[in-house]
Amino acid sequence: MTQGRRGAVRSEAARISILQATAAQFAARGWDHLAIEGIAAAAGVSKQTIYRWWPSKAGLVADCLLEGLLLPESFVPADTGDLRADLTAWLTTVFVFADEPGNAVLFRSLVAAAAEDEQVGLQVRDALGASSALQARLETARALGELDADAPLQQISDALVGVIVLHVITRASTAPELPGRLVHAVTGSHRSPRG
Amino acid sequence: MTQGRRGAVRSEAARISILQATAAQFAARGWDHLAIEGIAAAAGVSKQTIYRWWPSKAGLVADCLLEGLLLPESFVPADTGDLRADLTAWLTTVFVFADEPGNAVLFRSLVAAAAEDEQVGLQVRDALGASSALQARLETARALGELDADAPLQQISDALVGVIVLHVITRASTAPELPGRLVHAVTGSHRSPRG
Amino acid sequence: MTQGRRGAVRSEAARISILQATAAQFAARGWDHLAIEGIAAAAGVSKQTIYRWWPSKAGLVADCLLEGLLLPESFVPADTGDLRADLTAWLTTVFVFADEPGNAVLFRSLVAAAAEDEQVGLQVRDALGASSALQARLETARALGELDADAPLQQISDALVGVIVLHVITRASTAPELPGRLVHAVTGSHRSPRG
Amino acid sequence: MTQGRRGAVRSEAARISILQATAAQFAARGWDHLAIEGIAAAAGVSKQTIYRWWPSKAGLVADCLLEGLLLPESFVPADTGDLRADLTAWLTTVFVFADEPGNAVLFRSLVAAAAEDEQVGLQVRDALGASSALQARLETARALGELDADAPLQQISDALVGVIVLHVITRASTAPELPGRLVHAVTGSHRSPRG
DNA sequence: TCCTAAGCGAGACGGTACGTCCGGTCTTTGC
DNA sequence: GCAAAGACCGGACGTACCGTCTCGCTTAGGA
Repeated sequence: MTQGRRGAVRSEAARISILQATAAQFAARGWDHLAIEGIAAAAGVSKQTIYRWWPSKAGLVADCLLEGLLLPESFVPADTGDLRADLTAWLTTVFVFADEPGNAVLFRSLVAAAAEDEQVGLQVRDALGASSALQARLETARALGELDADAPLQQISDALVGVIVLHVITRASTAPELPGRLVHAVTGSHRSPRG
Repeated sequence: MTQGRRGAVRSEAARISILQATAAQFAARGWDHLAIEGIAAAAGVSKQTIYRWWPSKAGLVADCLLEGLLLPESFVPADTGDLRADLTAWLTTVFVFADEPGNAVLFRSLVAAAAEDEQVGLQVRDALGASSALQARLETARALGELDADAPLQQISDALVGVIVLHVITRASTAPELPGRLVHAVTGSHRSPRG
Repeated sequence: MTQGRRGAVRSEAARISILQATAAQFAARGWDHLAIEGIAAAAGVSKQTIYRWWPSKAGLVADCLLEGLLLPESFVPADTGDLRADLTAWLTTVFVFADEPGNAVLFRSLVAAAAEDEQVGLQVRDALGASSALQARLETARALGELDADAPLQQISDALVGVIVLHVITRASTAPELPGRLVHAVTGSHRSPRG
Repeated sequence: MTQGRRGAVRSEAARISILQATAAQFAARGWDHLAIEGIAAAAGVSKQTIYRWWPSKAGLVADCLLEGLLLPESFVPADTGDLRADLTAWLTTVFVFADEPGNAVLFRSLVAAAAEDEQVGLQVRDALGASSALQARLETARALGELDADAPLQQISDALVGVIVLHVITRASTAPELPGRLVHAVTGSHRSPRG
C-alpha cells in the first residue's frame, strides 16, 4: 500500500554528527570562517553527504538553531505577575549569556549569519523569543491590565529583541541597570501608573 | 622644516579609487562575497596597495562608512516640535530606504559586516543616527517636556535603531502603520499625556 | 543432480544493456572519461549490477570487444593470391576506418585502454587481426612461395599491427600511398623477386 | 628600451620541482592515477602554480618527455657499419629497458598518455627515436647501399617503433631472438643480398 | 506452499580529485 | 619609497565518480 521508496535510508547518525559539528565549529570559528570542509572533517562525514541534504552553510546553521544546538535554553521570560521585573530579568539573562566571552563570538556570528540568510534570520528572531514566549508573556500582561489594551505588543517585543541585536553588534558593555532602563523605555507607560 | 620623509607619497587617487570600488562591490555583491582582489581589479590598483593601507576588508568598509560612500545621507530626524511625528517620519524614511531592493542587500551586508568587525559595528550605529542626531532630537524633546526628565534617552534611541537592525535581519515586510506603532511602543508615555 | 543454486538468475537484458551502454559511452567520451556511473545511468541499471559482474571498467571494455560491439567487423585481409595487394587493401581499410572522425576517438581510447589493462591489450591485438586472420593470410602466402620459408610471420604481422597503433597514437595523416609503402617495408623481399 | 614586464618572474625552482614530481608520480602510479593534487603535494607547490603554467596533466607529461625526465637516454642506434646488427642491438636495448619491471608501468603509461593527448603522442614517438636518430641511421645505411635507394625509410622506422608500442601494449614476453627477427622482418631485403 | 537465496533498482555513504577562487605575502620593475 | 603587475603557497569551494553498503522488491529453485 505504501508507495515503497527504495534505496538506503538517510543516516540519522550522520545528520546528528553534522549538526553537532556545525554548532561546534560555528561557535569556535565564527560565521565566515565556518567551512563546510571543516564541518565534514569534524563530523567524520564526506562533503557530499552534507551537500546532499543542505543547500548551503546557512541551511546548516538554521537547522542547528531549530534543534537548539546553538542557543541551548530558548530564553523564556518568567511570569511572576510583574511584567517589568520579568522582562528585566529576562533581558539580564540574555545579556549575561551574550556577554559571556565564549558566547560573544557565537552571538555576533548568529547576527552575521542572519544578515546573510533569511532562514537563519527568522530562526534567530524566534530563538530570541520574539515570537512565541515573549509575545505570550506580553499578552498575559495585557490581559491582566499591566499594558493598555491597544499596546503594540509585536512592536514592543521587536524593540526588545532589536536592542539585543544592536547590543551584540556594537559590543556595548552592559551596565547592571541597563536592562531595567531598556524595559522602562520600551514598555513606557502603556498602562498609565496613575490610571 | 618638514621632518623630511623621503620617497613617494601616498597616492590620494588610489585611495579614493579603492574606497569607491569597495563601496560599489559591497553594494553589488554583499559582505561575504566582497573580495579584495575584486576591489583591486575594479579600482585599477594592485592588491599590495590595499594591504599596505588597510588591515582587512572590514577596515575598507569602515572607511567607506566614514566617507559617507555607503549611506549617502545620514538619516537625521527633523524637528517640527512634535517628537512622535518626527520620529515616525524618520523611521519611515529609513525603512523605505532599506526596503528599496537595491539597498536591501547593502543593509544586510552592513549588519553582517558590523557583526564581524567592531569598527564597522560602531560606524553603522552612528550612521543610523543612534548617537548624535537622534540623541539630540530626543534631548530637545525632553527639554520641551515631551519626555519625562528621567526618560532613558540612550535606551530609547537604542531601541529604535535596534528595531531597524532587526527589521533588516528578518526581512520583515513593512506595513505603513508600523513606524508609528514602533514609535508609540518606544516612546510609550514617558510623558504622561494626562500629566 | 544439479548442484542447486537458488535465487533469481542473472538478467541477460541487463548484461546486454550494460555492454551496449559501455560501447556507446566509450566511443563518445573516450577511455578516461568513461564513468561507471554514466554507464549505469545510460543502461538503466544500478551500479551494483555492474560491480557484481565486472571487476573494473577495463573488464567491461574487454567484454565489449569480445562481443564485437566496438570494432564491428574484425578486419580480415582478403586472399586474391597477391599478398602485397591484399595487405595493402587491408591496411587501407583499417586506416580509413580509424581516420573516420567518429572512430578516431574510439581507436585512441582503445589503445589507452589496452595500455592500462592486459585483457584489453590482448583483445585489441586480436581484434586488429594480428593473431588469427592476418597470420593465416601470411601463412597462405608462404605456402604459395610468396614469402620465404623462413620468413618471420609473427613479426611481420606484429609490425603491421604496430604501425596501425603508432598511427593512431601520433594522429598522423594518411597519404594514399602510405599503406603500400608500409607493406613494402614490412614484407620487404622475403621472397626475392629475382629468386 | 626593454619593453619592461613588471611583476615577479616565474620560479624556475617551482618549475623543476613540478616536473620532477610529475615524472616520479607518473612512473610510480601510472597515467590515470596521476593526480595534479598529488604532484602539487610532492613538489611542495600550490595547485594554482601548476594550472598557471600547464593546461592539463598531459602537458606536464609532455614537458617531462621534453626534458628527458622520463626516458633518460633517448635510445640512439649505434653505427658500426652493419645496419641490421645496429638495429637489433638498439631494439634489444629498448626491449630490455621496457621489460624492466620498474619501467613496464612507465611505458604502458606513456602509451596511454600518448593515446589521450596529441602532444604526448608526438613526444613519445620522437623519444623512441622514430624521427631523428633512427631516421638518420637508416639514411646512412641507404647511402652506403645497405638499403635500396627507394627503401621507404620513414615506414621502416614507423614499423620498428610501432612494434615497440605493440609490445608494450600486449605485454608480450621477449624472446632473445625476437629483435633480430623483427629487424629481419622490417628491413627485409630492401637491399637484395644477391644484388 | 512456503522458505530462502540471489538478482536487481535505487540511492546513501566515506572518499579522492577535479578545476576555480581568493587570501595574504613576496618580488620585480618603473616612476 | 610608493605603486603596478603578478607569481607564489595555502585553503576552501562545489562537483563528479569511485567502490561499498543498505534498502525493498522480484524471481525461482528446494523443503
